[in-house]
Amino acid sequence: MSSVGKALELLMLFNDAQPEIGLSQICRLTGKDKATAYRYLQALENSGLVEQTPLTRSYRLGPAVLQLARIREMTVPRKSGAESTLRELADATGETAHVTVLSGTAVFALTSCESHRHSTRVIIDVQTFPLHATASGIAALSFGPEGLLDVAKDTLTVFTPNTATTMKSLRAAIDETRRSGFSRSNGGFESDTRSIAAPLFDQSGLFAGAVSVASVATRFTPESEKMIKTRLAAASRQISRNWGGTVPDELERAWQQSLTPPHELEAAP
Amino acid sequence: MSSVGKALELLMLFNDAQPEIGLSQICRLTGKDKATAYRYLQALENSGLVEQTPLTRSYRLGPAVLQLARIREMTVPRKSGAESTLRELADATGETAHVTVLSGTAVFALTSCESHRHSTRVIIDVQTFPLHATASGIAALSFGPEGLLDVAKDTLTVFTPNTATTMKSLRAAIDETRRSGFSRSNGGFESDTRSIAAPLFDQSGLFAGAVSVASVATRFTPESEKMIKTRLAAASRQISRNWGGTVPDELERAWQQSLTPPHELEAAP
DNA sequence: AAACAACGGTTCAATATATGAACCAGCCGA
DNA sequence: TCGGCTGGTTCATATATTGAACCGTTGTTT
Repeated sequence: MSSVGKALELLMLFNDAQPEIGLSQICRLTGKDKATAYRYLQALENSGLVEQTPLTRSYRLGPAVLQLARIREMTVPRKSGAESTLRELADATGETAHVTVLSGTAVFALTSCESHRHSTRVIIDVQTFPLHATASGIAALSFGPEGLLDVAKDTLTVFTPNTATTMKSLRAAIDETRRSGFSRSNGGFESDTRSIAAPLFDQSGLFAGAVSVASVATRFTPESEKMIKTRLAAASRQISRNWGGTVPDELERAWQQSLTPPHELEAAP
Repeated sequence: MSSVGKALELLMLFNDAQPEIGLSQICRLTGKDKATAYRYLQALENSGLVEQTPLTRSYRLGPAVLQLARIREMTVPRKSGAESTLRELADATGETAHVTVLSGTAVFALTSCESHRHSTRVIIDVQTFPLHATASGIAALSFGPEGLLDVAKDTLTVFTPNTATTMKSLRAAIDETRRSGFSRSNGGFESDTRSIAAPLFDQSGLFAGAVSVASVATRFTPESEKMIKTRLAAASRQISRNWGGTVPDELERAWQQSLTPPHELEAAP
């Protein structure tokens, strides 16, 4: 890996649980040498991406990331284009809702929204969603660019006893997703969590991300599933429109079929 | 410069005017080799800091910057702690107000707010404020850490015919700022612009940034200057409090003196 | 108070890594 | 068809990165 890549790994160490990190701690987390980590941090600090707290001398993200975020938002106002819909989705379903975006071959968390209805909620605090183990990731594999499955093949990490790690089961999940229009993860990433996702499309007409609802497993019933899927389809249409895209007709048909109960199918001509 | 630093320079190329840049354009802007720039962009893309638009193959800031910004805001909610005050300041003065933060030896723009009162406004679209040529920069030199003047000495860029570029004039400006508690720039960075700034302090008790009002020169009168200074002092107190700091007593005294008209001084014992 | 450990930061020889000229392939307009 | 532009790739050269050992400081333990 290039030294640039290694330096950028340091940036990704900062998260909600650990927003300020000392030099030694950074060395421990990355396995890097102290001098190397120090030089990286110097470079990052020179560009304002990190800064040192004057008192503790530990490092935290710097003000430049705010600048960059503002420009990113101006360039691709996807986050703002998804937030209101996501709020409605979380309120309507009573669960935690996520929007992810595909960038290159990785699925990034864009924004999330928790419902206040239940005291138990699903809280997922990651920046990249594994392709093979999350509903959003499987949506990307099912509706995204071709080469994505090869990328997933190389990183079939086991997260829980339920994680599907064979290519056969993964292909089956993709087939089912393409058929029904919804992808799912039954505790394959976080135990006791059931997620359903629908794909999102942008102005290029291609898969751009996914919207998902993560439900606590004990609350998950056939009734809630159908309600969630209905809301997800609506949310997908709305966010895709905000992003300049539309839901493909074939996906609309897939949704319609999988949301129509069998007895109504028989009644139809 | 380290390769990490050079890679991060690429990041800073993206701005409002040019949010998407092609590989060749990046090479032109930086003078770097095509292969080098390409490898840097690959590294930046792998971490999600930039992404490629699928259609034009040009590069833009990626979704990871949003993640980082969220964590930064959570860690140091300075921007949010300054925004409401800045809005009031802009409304009260009828001018454009800025808040800058000192990170290392650079003064970064944190947020700004325009007034809608006049059709002509000062719009400053930079990410770093020069130490020697802006009111915010001179505030940093006057109230910030010791070594800052040495940094400024090395980069006395000329921006307008009014830019003060001698160390003598710069020292005079610093002395006057320490005496009055307000720094100023009379068109030294942008022509026809008069700026006044007051320092900000955070939980460390040290200088943390500045709040400034940029006025169109033709509107600038002794009356408006006094009003602006009064508002600036109030804004500085409020933002410093939001950041966990307080305005030092000696600065309060300096403000009080420079806001008291001479005839009242004579009347006092 | 002395000893100790952990911290951030610095140095310098060894070497792994970045570099860029040249090259390829695809696209567009003339 | 040509020429110029684009994004992307290769490989010998040489430069920038690396990490063990070091220093000074801080705060804790004996």
